[in-house]
Amino acid sequence: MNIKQELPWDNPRFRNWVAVARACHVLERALAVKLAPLDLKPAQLDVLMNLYRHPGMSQHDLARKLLVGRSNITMLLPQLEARGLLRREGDEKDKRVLRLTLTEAGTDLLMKALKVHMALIEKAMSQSTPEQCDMIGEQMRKIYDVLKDT
Amino acid sequence: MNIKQELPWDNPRFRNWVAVARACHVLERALAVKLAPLDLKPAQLDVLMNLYRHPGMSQHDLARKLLVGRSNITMLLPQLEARGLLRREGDEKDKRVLRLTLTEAGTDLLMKALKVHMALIEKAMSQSTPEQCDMIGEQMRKIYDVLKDT
DNA sequence: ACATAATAGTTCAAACATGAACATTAAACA
DNA sequence: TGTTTAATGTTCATGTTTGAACTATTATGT
Repeated sequence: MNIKQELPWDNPRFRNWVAVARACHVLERALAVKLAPLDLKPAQLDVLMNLYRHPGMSQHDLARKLLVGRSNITMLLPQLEARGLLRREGDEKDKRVLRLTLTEAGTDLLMKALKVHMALIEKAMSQSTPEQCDMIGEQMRKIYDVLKDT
Repeated sequence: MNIKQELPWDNPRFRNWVAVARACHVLERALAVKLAPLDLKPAQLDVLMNLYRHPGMSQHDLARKLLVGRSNITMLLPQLEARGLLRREGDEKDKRVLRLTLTEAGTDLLMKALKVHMALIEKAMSQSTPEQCDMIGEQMRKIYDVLKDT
C-alpha cells in the first residue's frame, strides 16, 4: 500500500484551500505595501472601514467584527484617535462602553485607502467572470458561517 | 448624484473578496486552536509542510515559499530544531546556505497536524461541489500569479 | 588577480498581537 | 435592597513579525 495516496496534497480540497490561503496572504502583503504612503496598516484600514459602515459601534463589537481580542482594539485605537481619524465617546446609558465614530479626516483618509484597496481587488478578481466571482463569495460566506463558532 | 453608488461595498468584486479574507481569517484562527494540543503554531506547521515537500531546501527558499522575511525563519527554526523536528546542515558547495530536512519525529508530528488541518479544510470545503472547489482553486492560483511580484 | 556586487543567514530593536488578570459598571435575582 | 454574576475596556507580560544593519561567502566584471 502506498501511503502517499492518503496525503493531503492529493486531496483537491486541500490543494485548493492552500491556494485560497496563499492568494489571501499575497494580497494582504501587497495591500500593506500600497497603504504605506498613507501611513496606514491593513489592520487600521479594517478599523476605519467598520466604523464607516457601523458608526457608533463599541470597541467590543469592533473586536468581534475584526476577529481579534478586545485588548487588540485598545492598543490600536489611541494611534488613530491621536491622528484625529476617529472619536471615542462614552455612552450615556451604559458607562462601560465607548462609542466610536469616524471624523471627517478619518472618512477622507478611508476614501483614499479604499481606492488603493479597490484597485488591488480589481486586479485580483477581474480575472474571474462575474458568475465565478459571485460563486466564490457565496462559498466563502458559507465557510465563514460554518467555522465562525469553532 | 449619489456618492454611495461608487462605494466599494456596492461592488461585487469587493464584497466577494472580503468574504474570502474573512473565511481565511476564521479558518486560520480555528487551526491555531486545534493545533494547540500538539504545541504547534500555524506558522510552524507551514514550515514542516514545506520541508516535507521540499527536503533540503534553504532558509531563503523557505522564506520565499512562506511569504515572510528571512529573519522570521531565523527566529522560527531554532525552536523546531531544539525539539528535534528538523535538522539544519551546511551545504558542501556553498558555505552560506543551510539545508533543511525533517527528522523522523518532525515527520510524525507533521502527519498528526495534517490530520487536524485536513479535518478543518474538509469541514470548510465540503460545502462546495468538486467542480466549485476546483474552480475556486483555479481562480486563486491566478490571483497568486498576478500579485506575487507586487 | 582584484575590486565590486550580490547572496545567505544572523542580530537587534521596534512594532504588533495575544491572553490573563484587573477595575468599573450593569444586569440578574434572592 | 443587597449580593452575585456578567460585560466593557485597560494593563501588562509574553511571544511574534518585521526591516535595517551586519558578517561571511560567492559571483561578477575589469
